Amino acid sequence: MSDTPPDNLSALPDEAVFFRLFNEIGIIQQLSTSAFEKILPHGLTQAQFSILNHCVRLGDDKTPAQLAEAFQVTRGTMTSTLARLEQKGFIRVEPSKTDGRSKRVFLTDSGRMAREEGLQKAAPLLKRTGEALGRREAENLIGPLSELRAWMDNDRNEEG
Amino acid sequence: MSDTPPDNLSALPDEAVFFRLFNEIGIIQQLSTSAFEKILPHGLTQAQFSILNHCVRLGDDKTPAQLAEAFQVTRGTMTSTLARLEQKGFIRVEPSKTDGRSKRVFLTDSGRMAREEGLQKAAPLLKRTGEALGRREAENLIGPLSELRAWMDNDRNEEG
DNA sequence: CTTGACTAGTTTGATATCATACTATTTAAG
DNA sequence: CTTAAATAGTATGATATCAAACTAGTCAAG
Repeated sequence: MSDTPPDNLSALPDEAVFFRLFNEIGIIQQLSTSAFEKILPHGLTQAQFSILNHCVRLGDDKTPAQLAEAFQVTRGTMTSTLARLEQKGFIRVEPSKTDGRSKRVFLTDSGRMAREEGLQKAAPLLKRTGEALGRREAENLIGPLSELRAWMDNDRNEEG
Repeated sequence: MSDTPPDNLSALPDEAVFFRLFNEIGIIQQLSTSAFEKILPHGLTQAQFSILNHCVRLGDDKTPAQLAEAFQVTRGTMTSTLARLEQKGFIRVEPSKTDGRSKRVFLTDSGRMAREEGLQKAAPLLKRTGEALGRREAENLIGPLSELRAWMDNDRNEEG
């Protein structure tokens, strides 16, 4: 969601500046999702790939609720995306042995390979982006964005 | 879409840094959309409100294709969102008088009021965010983000 | 025990989004 | 003129997302 808005920041009232900030963020998100999904293999969506990636990096044997928490989506959303990953054979979902309500998510070999493949396909895009934006610049952005994210997450829970 | 990833930026390879950047952006977008839609009146979504806002700021009497371009969504997406706005009585969509293929989008009085109301409802959220992040910080983010957005937009068209 | 509150996961219905395929109109090339 | 290419808008089917309602299991308080 963007708007290509006018460009005299200092002149704008506070609300407009933050509106603008969220606009930029919105469209970057849109463009990045779109760019990734064009190159990801096996018709993987960004949501699906992110789950595979998460499980490789931080370990599998997680509950759907834990994954939903990690990605800050509802459990319903996670149910849906996990079903698609399972259908593609990239994860197994088993009932928990210790809690009758709960399930456990495991990567399959196929899932690990798909993630590896996805990383390789994504590399050129990330490389191009890196050359355009610059690593320093990226690092400078991550700090404040991370703070903003944390604040918003907190604000959501307070105001909810 | 986030991941709450580890936190030693300097140690990470380039790909991981950009991955992380897109992760942060993704989740902020998710949180901001969610926060806005909780407070917007008349069940307006962010997409719908953004269109009203755009038409107030930059004028109505636009074609759906122009709006799709401005927001960088497909014409199909715009068709759908305009239909919902029209159903709510916030816009009128009329056939163009000079081009038989084309249509024109106009704000209704009701639409202008809904936008005004939305702005007022959103103000406290933007104010809180402003106090948390700081206007200076926001301005510092907008520059690089805007460049990144422009680059990605261009890259998409080249690689398409 | 039994009951009530909490937690895990699913389902449903809505919206936004994309890609793709389609219709209708306009425009440019011969 | 006629025809081919480009453009505007729509339709369809998929996915992600949310909120809200629902089922089923767990756990703590009596």
